[in-house]
Amino acid sequence: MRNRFRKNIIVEMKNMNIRQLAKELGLSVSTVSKVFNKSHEISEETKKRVLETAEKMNYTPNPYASSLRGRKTKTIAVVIPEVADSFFSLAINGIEAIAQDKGYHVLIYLTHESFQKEQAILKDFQSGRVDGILMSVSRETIYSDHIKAVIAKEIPMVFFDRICEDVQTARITTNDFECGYLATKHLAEKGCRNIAYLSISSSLAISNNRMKGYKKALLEFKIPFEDRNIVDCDNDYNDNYKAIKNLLNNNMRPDGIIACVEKFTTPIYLACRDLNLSIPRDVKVISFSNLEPATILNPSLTTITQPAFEIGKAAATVLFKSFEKKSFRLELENIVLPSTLLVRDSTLKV
Amino acid sequence: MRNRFRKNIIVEMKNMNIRQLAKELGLSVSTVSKVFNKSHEISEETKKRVLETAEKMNYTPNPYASSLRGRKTKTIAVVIPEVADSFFSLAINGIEAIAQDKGYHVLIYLTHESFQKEQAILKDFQSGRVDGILMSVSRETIYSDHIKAVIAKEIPMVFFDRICEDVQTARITTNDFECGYLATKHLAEKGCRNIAYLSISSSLAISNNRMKGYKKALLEFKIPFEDRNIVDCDNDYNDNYKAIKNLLNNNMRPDGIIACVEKFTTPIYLACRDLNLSIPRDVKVISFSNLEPATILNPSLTTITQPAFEIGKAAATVLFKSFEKKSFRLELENIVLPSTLLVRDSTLKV
DNA sequence: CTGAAAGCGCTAACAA
DNA sequence: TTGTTAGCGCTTTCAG
Repeated sequence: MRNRFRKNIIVEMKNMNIRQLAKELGLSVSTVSKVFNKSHEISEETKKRVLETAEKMNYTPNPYASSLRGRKTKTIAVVIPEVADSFFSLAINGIEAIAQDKGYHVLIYLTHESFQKEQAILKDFQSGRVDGILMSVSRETIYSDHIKAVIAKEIPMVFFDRICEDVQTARITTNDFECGYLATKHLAEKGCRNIAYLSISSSLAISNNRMKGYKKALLEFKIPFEDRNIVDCDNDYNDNYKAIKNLLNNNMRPDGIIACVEKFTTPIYLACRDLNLSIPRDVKVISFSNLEPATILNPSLTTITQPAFEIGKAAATVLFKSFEKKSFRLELENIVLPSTLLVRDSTLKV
Repeated sequence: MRNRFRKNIIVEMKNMNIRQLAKELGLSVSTVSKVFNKSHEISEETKKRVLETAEKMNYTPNPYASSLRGRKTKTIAVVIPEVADSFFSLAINGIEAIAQDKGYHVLIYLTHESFQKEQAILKDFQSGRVDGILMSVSRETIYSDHIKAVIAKEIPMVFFDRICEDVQTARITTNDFECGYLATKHLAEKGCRNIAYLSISSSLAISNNRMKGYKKALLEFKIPFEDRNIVDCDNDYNDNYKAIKNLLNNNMRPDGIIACVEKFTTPIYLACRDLNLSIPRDVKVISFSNLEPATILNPSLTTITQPAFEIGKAAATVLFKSFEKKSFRLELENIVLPSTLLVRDSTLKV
């Protein structure tokens, strides 16, 4: 205890804390604290003096110490299946824009479409690490106990894009059903009569809603629904490539393909190339995608493009609203931002 | 104080803490704490009992309280210019893989290429929010005081891809000089004699090193260096498009283009289309890029592809090593992971 | 307007 | 093997 003072001097630039700063200023700890919390009970003069000295001594309040007392971490979590996907990376942009503006910090967690990882990640949130959660569930997520447990702890949560249907909380999505319908209708109008749908998961609402729209359009155009035309893809690039090649290397092969997510685009194009099938002459292709280079593909790709950035922003905005008003009812928030059909050459009528 | 007990019972499932759990178990807090810290001085039986009750009562230790005592946050920061770029999103994958494995949490910060934002973000790290930092500097970063301040506080930092030359700390990069050389040589061998280089910043080592390689190859092939062939792009899509169009809409127009980063690809292709220039006949194109669909572009794109995932992994690995060994000398780490030239149709000799 | 002191949830000496 | 206790750095009544 005797040489504590010396030690503090030696490392003062490194381990400054509020007590040291207060001592330096000849003020009490609470006065200094109030300055940093913008309290109105401190004189302008003192405020200025404190801030200047803090700057000089390179002092920044320890956020974890304040969160311990104040019970708010100023941190949110974003849980997504994948980051190397333009939908999710654009959504992160939107989230980060809002978070930075509000002075919040963003923890990122990737499930890689694994339910088990998702569980482990959510489990940790029980600890009070974050004030809220933005989440897009994995393709494997069927049970929701891990999500409900987090909500039971009253940690606000907002789903974006991929929701979990049996959890009642805010949902920011796009008009999946309608887009599935529009995509299919578009292909039908271009002359397709044998349309395949590449699903990312049979349990994901996003994928199923798009498929329901697909079925509705089939009905409308009196195109019979065929089981062989629904391909449940998985999470491995090579498996998907093979499944697609299989679908196309067949005398019943489709004359139109709808890809439910962007990552199927490359394997579709490559499979067509390898099988000597021409897009759009032999097969027309449309993909849900936010890929910027869609327009310079060979041929350019018709897409259903989601407002990814806006979805991220909306999700974050709703979450922050729930922080501001304790009475805010997250489960009543259900925002649907429409996607856009961008017609390009991959669905050209030939 | 009188009704505190009652209150605790009511919300016990929500605000469990170690004290409550200890009371429930008839044990002391320290015993419980030791169980969670895998101390060997606790009997198997007690351990089991504690863990089971914790599970039942939904207790998870508050990480910020432990970090306050233990002075480690189990959190790292990743500071990057942009996430909607396949190099950075793949690097994040690599970082996250290591972090998840080590039980660390990843805070993400985007500078959007703004020096000012970068400063503000780093300033916050003075607070002890993170145990370490992985960083790729913005295109605007010339001064490094904000970075040095963080290092002065002894917060370990590792640069990946975009380093800051006057800061001595670990660097994980790719062989930029060599790749600039290889790209240029490749174009020259395909017959180009008027090669443009699209730079992302005149102050970034990454961009300058690639350019130095470019110059070396020019010299080797006796191609005169022309100022008009260096285009300093900026951060706005439309500006870049215009600059590229300008470069090409000119009787001195280049017969080869090297794009220093992936995001120039789309504007190059579109400018060529708009000017009725054929790739590769009129202009050959090569881009530093990790874009998966490079292979299905029209024409397919020749790329210098960086080991993005491995760079992320290596950066995180080095950072964690410095956590484990206090004596670890970060400034001696200088890992160079080589990129690959992938020849495709955009540089075909015609 | 400023200060004293209790305590946020946890860990780590040190005692028992 | 388990328990007591003093903080980690900060905020927040409450008193002055």
